[in-house]
Amino acid sequence: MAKQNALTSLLNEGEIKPSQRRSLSAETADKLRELILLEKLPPGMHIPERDLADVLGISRTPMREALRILESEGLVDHTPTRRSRVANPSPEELAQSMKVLGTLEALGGELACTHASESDIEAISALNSRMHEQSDMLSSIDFFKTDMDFHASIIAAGGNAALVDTHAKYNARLWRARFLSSRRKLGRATTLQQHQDITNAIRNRDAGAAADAMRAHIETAIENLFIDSDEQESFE
Amino acid sequence: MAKQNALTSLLNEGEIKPSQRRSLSAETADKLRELILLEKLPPGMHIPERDLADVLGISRTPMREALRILESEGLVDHTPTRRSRVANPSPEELAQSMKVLGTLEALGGELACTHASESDIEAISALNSRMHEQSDMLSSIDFFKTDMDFHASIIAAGGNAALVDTHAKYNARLWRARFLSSRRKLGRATTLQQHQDITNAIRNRDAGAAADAMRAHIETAIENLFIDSDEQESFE
DNA sequence: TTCCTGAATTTGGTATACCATAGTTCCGCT
DNA sequence: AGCGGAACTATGGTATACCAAATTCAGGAA
Repeated sequence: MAKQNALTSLLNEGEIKPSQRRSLSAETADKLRELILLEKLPPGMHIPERDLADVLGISRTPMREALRILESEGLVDHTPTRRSRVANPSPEELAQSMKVLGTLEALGGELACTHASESDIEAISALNSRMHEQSDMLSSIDFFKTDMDFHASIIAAGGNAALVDTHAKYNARLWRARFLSSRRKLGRATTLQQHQDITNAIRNRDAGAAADAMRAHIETAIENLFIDSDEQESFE
Repeated sequence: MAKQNALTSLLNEGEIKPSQRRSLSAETADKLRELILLEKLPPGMHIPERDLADVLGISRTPMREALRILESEGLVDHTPTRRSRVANPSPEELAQSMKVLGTLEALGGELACTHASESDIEAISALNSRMHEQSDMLSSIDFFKTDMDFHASIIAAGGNAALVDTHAKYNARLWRARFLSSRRKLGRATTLQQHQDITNAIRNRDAGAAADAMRAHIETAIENLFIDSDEQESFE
């Protein structure tokens, strides 16, 4: 197929770095993830791999692999008869995942205290400061992204590859729910205070305090989750 | 709505078998997992998917999917150029995964205290008793399997699907290392005592104690891991 | 109309073919 | 003999074809 040639050369032209070549599957997983988070693919929707592959101009093989990736992240699940669909977790299920995420983050905070370099801590602190200073200016999405970066940088500072990996998966799974929760600005002051507590604990390298602060922070997020789900109307 | 009647009765009739049809990919993943754990596929070995698929008499497609599954479990990884190989984690990496596992199990113990049914607790208790009574009789592998069942039943009793899932993956990843550690019988008495502590805490539904006991248990396992890795010789 | 039945269609699972790049071998030049 | 590079091979990524199970749909009997 001539299309393949064109695509390949396009990729080669666009990317100066051949060593960084990404596969169509990964590319597609990214696209699908975005489509799901933006609700272009709404929760519960069936995903016929053939059709969706056609729409994206790829074959079923990479589409299947992409679906596998999203499935491992919990963004896609399948019926008993294997038909894929966009995950539509109940608030209870989300809370369960959040519970695990909270545990993972508590460990991350703990590890960060013993393992983080000074510059790691500076980076964490900088993200914390940014959120405080720009709380009023940043759009929902930017505020939220900074929030996510803050958490991720703490986990990364722990230096535990397995934790980083698993944390990233839970983050992907919960991204949308947390974003919806965040945009309502419920207790943004509380959020900022908790971030400050976390930052302080890590600065002091007080592992116990950091773990507790992380846990408490996610616990609050779980509560907000349920508050939101009651009044799910006022949508953009 | 009334239309459902016929469908329901059909389902009830066919209920004999909940459609246990497994895919070749899953089947293959199981086979590979066993081959890896038995070291028929030794750590670090390259896995050319074509060749291995031929050996097993299947095509590359399900083989690739199986490799993806094992990769998500951490039993397989790949070189920068995408060649699959059997994972060969360093003791440090194993310890990192164990650290996460310990955190997950601590959460599991906690959840079990609040969520387990009485019969869940009986099942856990029974496995604990079995290990105590048959400690001297059971072969390494049987003792170990009971050990794994004990842990899994606690996690399951927590009723958190996400936790069960993630725990299972970490278990798969660490199965071999833990088995090697277990077979050396280092501090089997300690193991049994810790299991007893865990069981007691859950019986008393003391969440904090259960979490601590689980964490301590895995902490011990991490230590044994390092002891083992020093004298890795007496094999098979 | 309601419900069953079976044909037509959809859909996921598997096999196979082809391509591009990574990895190897080996030859010719210095 | 040592080195560089040109063929050659191995290997993973992608596309396509085919099949069996699942789902849908239409027609007919009660």
